[in-house]
Amino acid sequence: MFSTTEENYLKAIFSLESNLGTVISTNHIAKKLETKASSVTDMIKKLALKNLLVYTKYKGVSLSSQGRKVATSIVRKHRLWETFLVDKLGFNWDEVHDIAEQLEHIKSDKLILKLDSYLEYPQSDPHGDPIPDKNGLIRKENRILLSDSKKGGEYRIIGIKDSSDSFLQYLDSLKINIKTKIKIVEKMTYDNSILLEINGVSNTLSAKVCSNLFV
Amino acid sequence: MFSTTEENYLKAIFSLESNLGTVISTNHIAKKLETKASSVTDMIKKLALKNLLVYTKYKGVSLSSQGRKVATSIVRKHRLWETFLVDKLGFNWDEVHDIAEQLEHIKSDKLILKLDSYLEYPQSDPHGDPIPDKNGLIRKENRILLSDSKKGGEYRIIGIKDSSDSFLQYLDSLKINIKTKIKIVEKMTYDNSILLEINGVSNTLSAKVCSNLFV
DNA sequence: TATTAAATTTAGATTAGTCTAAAAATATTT
DNA sequence: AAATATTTTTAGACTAATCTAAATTTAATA
Repeated sequence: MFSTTEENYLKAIFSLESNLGTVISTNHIAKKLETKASSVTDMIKKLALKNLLVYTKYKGVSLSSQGRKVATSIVRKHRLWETFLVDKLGFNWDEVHDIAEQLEHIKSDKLILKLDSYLEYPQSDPHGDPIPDKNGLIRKENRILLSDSKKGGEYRIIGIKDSSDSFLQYLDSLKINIKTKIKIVEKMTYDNSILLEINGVSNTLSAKVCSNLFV
Repeated sequence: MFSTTEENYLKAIFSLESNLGTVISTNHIAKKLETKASSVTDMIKKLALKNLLVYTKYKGVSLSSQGRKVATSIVRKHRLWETFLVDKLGFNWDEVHDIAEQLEHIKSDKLILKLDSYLEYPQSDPHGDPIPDKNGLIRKENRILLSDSKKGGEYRIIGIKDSSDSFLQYLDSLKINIKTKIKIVEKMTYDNSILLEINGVSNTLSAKVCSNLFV
């Protein structure tokens, strides 16, 4: 059907569209995929020819509904596999990304159906990201950044914005996880750091950390 | 490390060596991999350069210990994944080959360690084939073909020689599985078919079937 | 608005893996 | 042992994906 490379381009463009909400430029894609702009031009021409995206020379691309369908199916597979790796095989949440990058390209619809059922139809992956359903529909999240939380409020961590290994490991060291309950004790206007209580223990999180956690 | 194609060549050569016990010719490999002899020549040159096999022009190849190590690790992965698909995801044994062909090339040592442990260190895959251990060691099987069984003997099916979908489906229809107990009632000298009892029910298996079942 | 800077595309080359057709080596048969 | 058949290798071409360097287009700035 589609090559691994094609799938990776579609996934990257989907992710960029979700984050930027605009037409996506050649350079955006090149940066995201750590490749050269000229390679991107070649590939988007090919994908446009297959009607997976709409491409206007010098103006960038946007996914067609077909392209979006392929992209979300890859995202779905990626997140289901991550869930499998953490929930069933006992991987830590900072170890699964690279393996899921490979597993997401395995071609078998039945496999994904069965995996989904085996995992009991999870709604989100180990980083709190929603898992698209069979039709590519992604549940709208009712979530805000921790940095936008209110003093005195009680929240639960439900998602991680920056899923880099180092950030995940840092969260581990703070004993912060998906589903961790927190209470906002004070919001420091000076440096936008937040004083909060985690499992009864007080702690201060920097502005940077707070803008990468969804509650 | 190695490309999927390289791994498939090594696996094919390993399988041929196991079955034939000889030096493997270019044509053997081409037939096995459904490719052209000229493609095989190119690839074996490349693998020889990497010291994965010993190649003498016009004379064929044999795996080096390094090459055998890679090959058995692929076989190990393939059989572990097949076990996972059948035991955990509930696939039928005739559905898993193609998916395992893809999964076997996923690169992560830790993944295989964890999968092995999750499956509780299985000794053989759903077709009764032994799963090589971490060091590539394959348990020697004490098995014979059903066609070499003795009249009156009681056996247990422990392996399938021809693992084609159609044969596996045929076995399903006969309710024959790995671990099925059978009793040899009569061996017909006329056509080498065997009259036997499966779960108390009498049945006749053709010579062809009997020479593709290990007991 | 003219000029410079940045982004994008094109042209041409490279690598991995494959193929066809021809050449060379080995095996088989008469 | 010579002739024929088969197997194997070589030579040259193709595709997918990538790259560099040059050309072109668009955007920014003086």
